[in-house]
Amino acid sequence: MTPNKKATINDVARHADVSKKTVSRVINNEKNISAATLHKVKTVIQQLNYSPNSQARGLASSRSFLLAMIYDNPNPDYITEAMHGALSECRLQGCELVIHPCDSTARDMDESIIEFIQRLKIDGAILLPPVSESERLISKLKAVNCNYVRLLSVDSDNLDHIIRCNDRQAVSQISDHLVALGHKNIGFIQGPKAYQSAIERKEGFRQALEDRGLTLPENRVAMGDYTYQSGMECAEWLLNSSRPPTAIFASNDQMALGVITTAKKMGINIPTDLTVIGFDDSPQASRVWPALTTMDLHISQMSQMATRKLLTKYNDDKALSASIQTEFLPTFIQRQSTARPKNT
Amino acid sequence: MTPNKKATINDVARHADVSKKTVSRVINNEKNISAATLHKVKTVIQQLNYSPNSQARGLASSRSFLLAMIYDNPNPDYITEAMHGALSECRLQGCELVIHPCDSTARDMDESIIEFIQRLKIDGAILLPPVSESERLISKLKAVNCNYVRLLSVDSDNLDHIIRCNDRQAVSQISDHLVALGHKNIGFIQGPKAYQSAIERKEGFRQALEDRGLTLPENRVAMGDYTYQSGMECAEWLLNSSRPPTAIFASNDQMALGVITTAKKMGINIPTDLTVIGFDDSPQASRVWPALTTMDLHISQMSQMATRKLLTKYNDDKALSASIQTEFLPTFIQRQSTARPKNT
DNA sequence: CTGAAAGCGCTTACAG
DNA sequence: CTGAAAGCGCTTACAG
Repeated sequence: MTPNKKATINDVARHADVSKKTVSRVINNEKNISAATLHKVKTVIQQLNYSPNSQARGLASSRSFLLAMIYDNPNPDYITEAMHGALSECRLQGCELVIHPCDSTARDMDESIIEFIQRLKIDGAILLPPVSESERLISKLKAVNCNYVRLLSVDSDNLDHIIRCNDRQAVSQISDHLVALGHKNIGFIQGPKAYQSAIERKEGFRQALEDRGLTLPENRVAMGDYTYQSGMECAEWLLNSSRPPTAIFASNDQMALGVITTAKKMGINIPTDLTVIGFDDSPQASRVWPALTTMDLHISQMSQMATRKLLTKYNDDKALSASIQTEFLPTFIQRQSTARPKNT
Repeated sequence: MTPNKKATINDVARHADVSKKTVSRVINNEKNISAATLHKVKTVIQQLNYSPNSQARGLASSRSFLLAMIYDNPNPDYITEAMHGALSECRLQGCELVIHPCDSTARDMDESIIEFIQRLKIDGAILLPPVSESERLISKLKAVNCNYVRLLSVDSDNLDHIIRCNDRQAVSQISDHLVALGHKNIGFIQGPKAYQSAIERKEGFRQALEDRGLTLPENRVAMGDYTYQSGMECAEWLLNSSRPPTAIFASNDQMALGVITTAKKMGINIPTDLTVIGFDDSPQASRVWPALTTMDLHISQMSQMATRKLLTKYNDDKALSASIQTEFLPTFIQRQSTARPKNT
C-alpha cells in the first residue's frame, strides 16, 4: 500500500529502545507499564505515524477488528439507520463494519453466512430482522462460536444477545392516540407474517384496542407485506368496504404512504376524512403531504447498542458496558395525518 | 472463532499429500498444476470444508481482499444503490466491502481516510460524490499508492480511475421532453454548488434549452441544496413569481418531491397546472401521487463497474475487464407528473 | 510442475 | 515492569 514503507512495530521498538512486546502493550492499553516507558513509546508512535496492521494483529490474536452487519431487509432506510448506529460505535472502539446482505429465502443462506464469518474471522455479527429471527442460523452461529447480537421485537434469546424494540407498547400508544381522538371504526394493515414485528404489532394493537373497550374485527384487518404497493391495495379494500374506517393504522410507513396515495386517488381528504398512522418514522414520513404521524423506532440507537454489546467481550470499560440499553420504546411522532373523525 | 478448529492450509496439504505451496496455487487459481494434483487438492478442500484465512493471506501478500466505499452523501437511497452494485461485484470476485462514511467538511477528513486505508490495507477505494470530487484527497491517495475509482459527473481523471455519469446528455433528454410538450416558461431548481453534478445539470440544461431556441433566465433558476425542504422553498419562490413557470425541473428527486408538496399546498394541480420533473429515480419517485417523471442514473451499475475496474489489477479475466463500461447515460423515466401546458 | 525456506507484523505464553 | 522465543496461516522468491 505504501511505497514509503509504513512503520511497523519493530520500527517503533527500535526507536523507543524497548522490545516489541512493550510496544504491543501500549497498543493494547495493557496495565503494568511504567509511566516513563509509556510516554516514550507513545511519542515514537506519534513521530513515526505508526498504526498497527490489523491483519497481523488479527492473525496473531484471532481477532479481526471486523464486525459484520447481516441483513435481508427490503427497506433501505432501516438499513441505513442501522449502519449509522453501528458505525458510530465502531469508530469509538476501533473496529470496522463489513456489510453482508443476504437472501433469507435461499437454501444456503446459513452456510454462506458461516463461511463468510469464518473466512474473515468476524469478531461479531449484528443481525437485523428478519435474519435475526432465524433460530437455525443462530444455532449455527453458536456452533462456530461466533458472537452475535440480534435486533428483535421479542425476548427470544439470552439478554446478552438481543436488543429489543417493544412493538407492543408502541402500538398501545397509537391506540391511545386514536381513542383520544374519538375513532371507533379503525382499520389495520398488517405486515408479512414472516416478520415477528408484524405479529407483535397486530396482536399488540388488537389487545390495546380491547383494553380500551374497542375491537379490531377481522374485516378491518388487511394483509399487507410492508410495501407501498400493498399499502395502496389494502387501503382500497378497506375504504371500499360497506362501512369504511375513519382511521387506518398501517404497521409500517411504506404501507401508510400507500394509504395516503390511494386516499388521494379516491378523493378522500387526509386528515379530515381519514386519519392515517404509520410506523417507522422513515425519511419519507415527513416528506409527504400531509406529513405522516408515526412512531420513531430509534433504529440507529438500537444498532449502536447492539454493537456496544457485541464489543463488551473485548472491552473492559465498565462505564461503557453499564450504559447499554437492551430494550427500546418507540416514540410517538405526531404530524398532520391524524384528526378527529368527521361526525363526532 | 471455531472450537472444532477450522482447517488450515497445512491440514489440506497433509491430507492431499502435497506441499502447502501447491495448495496455495490452487487457492489462487495459478497455472502450472497438473490436472491430477488440482483435482486431489480440490477434493480435500471440499472434504475439510477449508476456506483460506484472509488475514493470513493478507499479511503475507499485502492484500486484504477488502474494498472500501467512501462517501459523504446525505442521500441514503444513493448509498444503498451504490452498495448494492459494489457488493454484487465483490461476491463475484471474493472480496468484501467495508463502508466508510465521512464528513467532507471536517478538516481532518483526508487524514482519517488515509489512516483507515492503511490500517486495513484496503485493496481499493470506491469514492462517491462529493468525496470523489476532492482533488486533495486524490493526491493523498496516490501518495500512499492506494488504488481508487471515482464516481463522477465529469472526466477529470485518468480513465482508469473514473466511472462517469453523463449528466449533460441526461438533462438534454429532459429538455427534449419539455419542449416536445410545448413548455416555454420553465423553472429550474439547482443543487448545491459544492456538487459537480449540480453544475453539470444546470449548465447542461441551460445549454440544451438554448440549443432548442429557448432560454433559462436567472429569475427562473432557484438555488436549492438537494433537500426536500429546499425544494419546497424554491417551488414557493418560483410559483409566486409574477409569471409562474408551467414546468419545473428540479435537479434531484428530493427537491422535486418538495415541489409536489408545495404545489399541493398551493392548490396547484400536477400535471395539469404544473409539470414537475426530478432527477435520480429514487424509490420515492414512484411512491408519490402523482408519480414523478425523472431520470434513472443507474447508480448500482456504475458502482459495480467501479468495483470491477478496481479489481482488474488483481484479476486476469480478460473478458471481465473488457466488459467494463466507463460512461453511463441516464434513462428517462416517464411517469405521471408531466403534461402539456394548459393554454397550448 | 512442485517444494523448502523465510518472512509478513503482530500476540501468546512464559520467564524473570 | 519488561523481554526472548515461538507461532498465527498464508505468500514470496528461489531452486530444481
